[in-house]
Amino acid sequence: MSTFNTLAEPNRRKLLDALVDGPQSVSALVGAIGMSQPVVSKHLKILRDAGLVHVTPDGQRRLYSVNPEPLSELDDWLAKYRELWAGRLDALEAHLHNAEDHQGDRP
Amino acid sequence: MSTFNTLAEPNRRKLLDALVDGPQSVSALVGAIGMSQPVVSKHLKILRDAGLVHVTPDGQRRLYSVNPEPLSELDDWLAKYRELWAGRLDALEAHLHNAEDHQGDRP
DNA sequence: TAGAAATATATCTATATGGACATATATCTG
DNA sequence: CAGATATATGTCCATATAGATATATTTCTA
Repeated sequence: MSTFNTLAEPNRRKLLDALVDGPQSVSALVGAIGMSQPVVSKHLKILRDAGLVHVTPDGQRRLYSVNPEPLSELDDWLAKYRELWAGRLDALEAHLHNAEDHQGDRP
Repeated sequence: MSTFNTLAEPNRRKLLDALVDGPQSVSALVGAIGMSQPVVSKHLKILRDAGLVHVTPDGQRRLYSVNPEPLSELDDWLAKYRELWAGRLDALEAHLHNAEDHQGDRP
């Protein structure tokens, strides 16, 4: 799973985080992240190749958005280990319910 | 989160996978993974430093086991993105229920 | 059509890291 | 205590990659 490799870079995770609330142009991302435009474009290419983002041309801009598919696969990978910290599937669901009011609680 | 960095290496994920069903000695892991002992020990050290495994001395052996705490944090990180592919929290719970009979179904 | 604006790409360098190999350390057994 | 066994560590090399810088490409606008 190259998803891990791609997400290993902190700035790429920042880029994803900046996209979680909706599509953004490259220059918006440059402003949000505080890196040079070429570096941002380079990271965006890597995110693209990993299928983690999706591009929509909009005139001379490119609107990037999160493509959640690889993240879903990451979630599936995690499934193997969930019972190790949640004990039971039920406990996980309880945890998810608590996540509705976003508190940093650990069972 | 250095967890991503640590898990970016495929052989380290193999090591974790080999530990999911219970503790294993280094030599058992060497046999399971098919890498040289020094390389396995090196990867185990990285997994240890990332807090992903735990060691219990057992005579001249070391028994390694998964420490799920960082994986739980990874799960929390994923939470931000879940609704992007699950749409609703309820949909996620349904997915988890389906995971009880381990099928590779995607909604 | 000639810039200007937005984005992508190419090149270079420094650094991080995986694996091979040699060796050190610790523990067990005769 | 002397080997044998299990594991860890150190060194070296090849490779991957992040960022800086320069430049190319595309699209908009006067």
